[in-house]
Amino acid sequence: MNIALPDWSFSPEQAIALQQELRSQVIVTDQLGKVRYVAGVDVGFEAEGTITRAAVAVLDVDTLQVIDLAIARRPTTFPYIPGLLSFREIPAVVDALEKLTVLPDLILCDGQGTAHPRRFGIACHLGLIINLPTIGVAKSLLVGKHADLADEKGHHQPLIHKGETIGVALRTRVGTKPVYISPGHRISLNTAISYVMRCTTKYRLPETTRHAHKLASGPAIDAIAVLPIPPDQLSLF
DNA sequence: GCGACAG
DNA sequence: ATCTTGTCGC
Repeated sequence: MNIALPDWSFSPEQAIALQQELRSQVIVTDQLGKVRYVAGVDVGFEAEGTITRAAVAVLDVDTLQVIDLAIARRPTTFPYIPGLLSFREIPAVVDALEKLTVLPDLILCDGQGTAHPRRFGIACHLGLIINLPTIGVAKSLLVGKHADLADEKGHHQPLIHKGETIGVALRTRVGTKPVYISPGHRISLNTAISYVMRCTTKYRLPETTRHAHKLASGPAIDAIAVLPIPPDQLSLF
């Protein structure tokens, strides 16, 4: 995967303008092939926020076993501004994706997809840049509201904003707060919910996200421990 | 003008 | 996000 990021020196005003310009390119219908590998991406910060650390974990969608991992660091250049998260995190995320040996067929992002004031959360932005299906999986609400949901795993309620369904509040585990799911790119809301449930076992967050989170926020390891040999490369050994 | 506000 | 002690529950 060879991604060429455009100049990334945006002012908040320019960032908002770019979101308005790119939002029409987001595809919220299923345009994905057979999904064999699903990835989770997450970002953490070091040195008082001056360094951004992105991590990606690629899992086999059937066994949920880790197939590949990657980490990337780069200086933080954009502040945290609600609604403009992608401008702060995407450069490091793309760096991490470039290091992967096994590319995913679908990516679960930490943050919103279309459940965003301008319908262009980080999952949408990343999906457009790398042209891969993405889903937004957020731990808290940015915009919109929803009815109370039953305390039963898998139950969900539509997330409404300005009369529009922008995602869902999904109970991935009994007794915990729901997670907020919305399409990022090249996937429908229903299919997104299905894949999030498929990647979720006994915890609130999907396994993909959990693995990525450990790498993004855990000890600052530089080398990754031995991994199982990817099926794609078995023949090479 | 006053709150709300992904990570 | 990050910092950071104790506490509740399986």
